Amino acid sequence: MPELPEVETVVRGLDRAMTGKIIERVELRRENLRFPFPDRFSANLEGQTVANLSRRAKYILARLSSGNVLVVHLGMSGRFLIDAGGAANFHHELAHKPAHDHVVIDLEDGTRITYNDPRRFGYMLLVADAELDSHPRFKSLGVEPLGNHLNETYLNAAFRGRATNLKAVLMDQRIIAGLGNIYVCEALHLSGLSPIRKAGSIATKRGGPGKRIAPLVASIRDVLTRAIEAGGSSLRDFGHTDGSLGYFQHNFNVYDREDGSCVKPACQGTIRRIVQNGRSTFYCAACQK
DNA sequence: AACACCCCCTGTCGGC
DNA sequence: TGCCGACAGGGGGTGT
Repeated sequence: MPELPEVETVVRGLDRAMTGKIIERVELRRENLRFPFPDRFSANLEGQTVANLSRRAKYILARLSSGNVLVVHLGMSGRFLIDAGGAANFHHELAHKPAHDHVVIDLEDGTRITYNDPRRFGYMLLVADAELDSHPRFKSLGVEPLGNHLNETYLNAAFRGRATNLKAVLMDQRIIAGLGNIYVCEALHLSGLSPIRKAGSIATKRGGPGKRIAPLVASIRDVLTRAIEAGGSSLRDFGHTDGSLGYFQHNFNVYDREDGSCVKPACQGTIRRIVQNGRSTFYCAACQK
């Protein structure tokens, strides 16, 4: 489901509901999601105060008074639903199958937070705050695309000498962490770059960064920023923690628009769908070179 | 190291 | 109508 803008939207919803509150009870309705829950997972959450919510790449981080961090990855179909009333009162617009409610978190103030995940590609970890950066899931993560570490110099160096296509390199979380299939397709279209072009072909070997790098960096930042402002993109699964929907999907230029007309001014192209590394890529061959 | 491929799981949709 | 394959916003693991 979720790429960076969707995860950021979920984090903001969880922050409003959880920060400063005490976790009273955690019910696991199965023993695993993608991975088994850690030993004593519920016991290590219960009684803790939530210090703050944040995001790293596509991970949700909830820092606890114990010094541990609850780490959640939503996979493809993970959702959180928050009910301030405590009783089941889901009135959101997406189908909700209680059979896939795998974790129920009750806060001391009566708020109930339910984690629902039909495909169970999501998972939850509990990691000591001091060990987070060296944790196997985090130590190899690349830069945050909206942070200062993503810049032309960094990307030029990361692309230098690489024969891999731009689509795959931008999807690689070890280089930039947080992009996924939608926003890579959109950023490449915005910057006029072909997804099948070799990454190394827009990098310089020495001196300043290649001239096509700056538009790419700007496009990545632009599309992510606008998507966060729109509350993310709602396709099949993604909803906000209050059940409402994001609306950035209405702003897609290429994603899921096969056979549609290119929206770039003066471009007469048609959006094509191809498969790269087993994932769909949408692009306009007329204006993306 | 870098890259390609298969896998995990459930649901949905389109074609026949 | 039903069945069946393709595909879905994730990425881990393994082979070359």
